[in-house]
Amino acid sequence: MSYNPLYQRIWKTVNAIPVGYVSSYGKIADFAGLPGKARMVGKSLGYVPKELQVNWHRVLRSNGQLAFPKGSELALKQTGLLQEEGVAVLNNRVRMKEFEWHPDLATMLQGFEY
DNA sequence: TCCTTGACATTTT
DNA sequence: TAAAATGCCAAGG
Repeated sequence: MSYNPLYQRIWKTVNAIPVGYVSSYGKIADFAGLPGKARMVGKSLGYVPKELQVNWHRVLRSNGQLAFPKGSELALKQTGLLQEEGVAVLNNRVRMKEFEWHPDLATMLQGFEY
């Protein structure tokens, strides 16, 4: 079931992250109305149709670390994209204290009401 | 059922 | 002390 309304909601929530900010899988899951389903978010990002544009590179782990191994090319790509957007990435790690996305209520409601 | 992926806790620097 | 790295556990496809 790759074409699931839940997935679309997750992708929508991910795309709601503004440039220059990042969020965690857990937060995305929460914002998407799927508390505790962070793994589903990670899986869904892997099932995103290539024709859709999803800001997967703005989604990190709860502790700010990238979800890919440091040597992975995806990780390097993600790092590059984030840095281009103004997010400092050091050792596959992002300062959540500085770059964590603080969504407003309206944004969250958009995800819930989708 | 097994594999992949994220969170949380603990330990190290 | 605080921040970062590693390991273990749980959930979903």
